[in-house]
Amino acid sequence: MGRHSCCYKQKLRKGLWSPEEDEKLLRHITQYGHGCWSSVPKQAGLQRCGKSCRLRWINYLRPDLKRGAFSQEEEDLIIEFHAVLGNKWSQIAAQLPGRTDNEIKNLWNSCLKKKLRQRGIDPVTHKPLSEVETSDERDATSGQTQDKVSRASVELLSHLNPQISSSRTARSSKNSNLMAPTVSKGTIADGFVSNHQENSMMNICSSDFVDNFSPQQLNFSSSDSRFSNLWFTQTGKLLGSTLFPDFNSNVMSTLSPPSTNSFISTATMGMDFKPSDAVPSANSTSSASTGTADLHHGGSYFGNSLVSWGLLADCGSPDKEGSTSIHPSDMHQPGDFKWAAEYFQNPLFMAAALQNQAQQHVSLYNQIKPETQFVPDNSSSSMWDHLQGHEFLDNSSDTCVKDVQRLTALFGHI
DNA sequence: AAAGAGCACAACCGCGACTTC
DNA sequence: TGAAGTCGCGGTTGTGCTCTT
Repeated sequence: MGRHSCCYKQKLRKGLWSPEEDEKLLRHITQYGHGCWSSVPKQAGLQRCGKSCRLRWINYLRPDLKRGAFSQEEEDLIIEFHAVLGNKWSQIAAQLPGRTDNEIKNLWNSCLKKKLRQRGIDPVTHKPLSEVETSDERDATSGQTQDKVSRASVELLSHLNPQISSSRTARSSKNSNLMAPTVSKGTIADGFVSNHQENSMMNICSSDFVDNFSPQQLNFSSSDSRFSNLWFTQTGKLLGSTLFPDFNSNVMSTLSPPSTNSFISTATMGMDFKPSDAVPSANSTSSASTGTADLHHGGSYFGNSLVSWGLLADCGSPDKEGSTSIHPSDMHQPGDFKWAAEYFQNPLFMAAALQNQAQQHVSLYNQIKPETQFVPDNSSSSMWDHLQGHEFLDNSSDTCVKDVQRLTALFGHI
């Protein structure tokens, strides 16, 4: 394997792209989509390898790319995400619409690392430099201090969502829809969710609520797009829905007090931050201290990691760009799920991604692939609109059962 | 004014994972 | 089942601009 075979071929241009090449590539992809990257240069009349074309498109030509300098809020977010994800640039980039992994990586290496050091923070561990130096002395023999925290964090996150365990694995989602339902198969719960934690989830879900949901009843599978957005515990209890943020925020927030020992329930409570509570407007990002929740997990992985739920919630401001809806029944093909899967691969941030960024991506998706517009299905739009409305789920736990039954009916309807 | 150091950014490289045949 | 092809990630290098001496 290794190096792409096309790279060995002669007569392929390398180096900077000319405006003519850019135009050719842009025109080709706008018209036909990229399809198989290795065939793009030939079809577009370019003397480049497919990899080069792909990179140029992703890092420079994509129409949704933001231009210009990073804002202070973006920089803060990158630092916070880096503390959790480490050098997983593509995952960090997925949380910052319009920014590429390459761009973020360059910013980090050229600027943010320095800024952190100036603030007395080690850019690798995100701990105070003095503390790191001390631990380095202790750990001098192993040489394993580097990236320990971030790797541990990723490992923890990988338990939450198997897609994060390997970005390679996550990429396989292009043919397998969202992987969330694998939770029910024990992937997340295995060895991670303690009885206490699962009890917390049981608290989250009232007994009636749980009783009304079993995997058998729902008969969901990862190949069934209608149910691929529901999150379940190992025993089939419903944790939430990535397609219905209101379902998460309303159901979850009303049923469980925060559990200081349960990462999942803490994270879930994070969803309880509503944009309207945390920030004054959709576009003005709150300060990093607004609505922060210390994701402390037994004094280990997240001891030093502050994730600003206020910021995340801000990203999740609903209806920021109108009322475009994605109808689940419109998402027939695995490819249709690709963008969404990449967005929702991180359960910590999926709520934020859902409420706002997904809508941006619908717009983008429609720009790029106008032939496959997401158009609300008229036949069920009233149900869908109703679902989107806050009246669909009220804040009473007693009505959750009814809400779930209505949700079930809706799925059946769809 | 010129040289070179520093910097930011774009692009390339090597690799692992996955898919296809 | 394994080789070949493909994709995409993270690390590294190249290039051009700006600043400093």
